[in-house]
Amino acid sequence: MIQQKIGVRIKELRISLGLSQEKFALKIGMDRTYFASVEAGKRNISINNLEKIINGLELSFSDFFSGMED
Amino acid sequence: MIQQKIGVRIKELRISLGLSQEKFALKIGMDRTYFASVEAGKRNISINNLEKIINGLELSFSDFFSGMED
DNA sequence: TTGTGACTTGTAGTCCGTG
DNA sequence: GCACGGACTACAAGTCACA
Repeated sequence: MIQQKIGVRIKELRISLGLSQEKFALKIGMDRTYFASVEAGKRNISINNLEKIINGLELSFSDFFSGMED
Repeated sequence: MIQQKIGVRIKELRISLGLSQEKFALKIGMDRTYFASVEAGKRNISINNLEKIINGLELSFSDFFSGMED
């Protein structure tokens, strides 16, 4: 399931930035509990919200997905 | 807006496969009119539906986004 | 063959908490 | 700092008639 792989990828990148879920969610203007469920792979996120996250991780879509484990 | 860039990218790839919107939508099990609106960049598509489309285009997420114009 | 407006239903997404 | 839940509201999913 793609949403789970995305969650894993987001988590590893957020941690590498040294930010908590809460701080990161705040930074990108997203609800803390919703962001947590995305990271847990439980949400079928929309592309606009995924863009918010990827921007917050300071990556391009291409880089985000090219580094994703399959 | 990311959804518009995605629509453009999908359209160019679908055409390169030589398929109509209808045939492609049928192939991936998606409603034709819904697919048309995604191609037109009018829908904030979810990651699971985008996955269906990208699979139908026979590409990886990475390749899909690496070829996207910005 | 494709574009679009209108509509209903399911779930994305928000906000309040808890251990 | 994180996982989880309840109760909401907003919006994506999915379908149709018609151009």
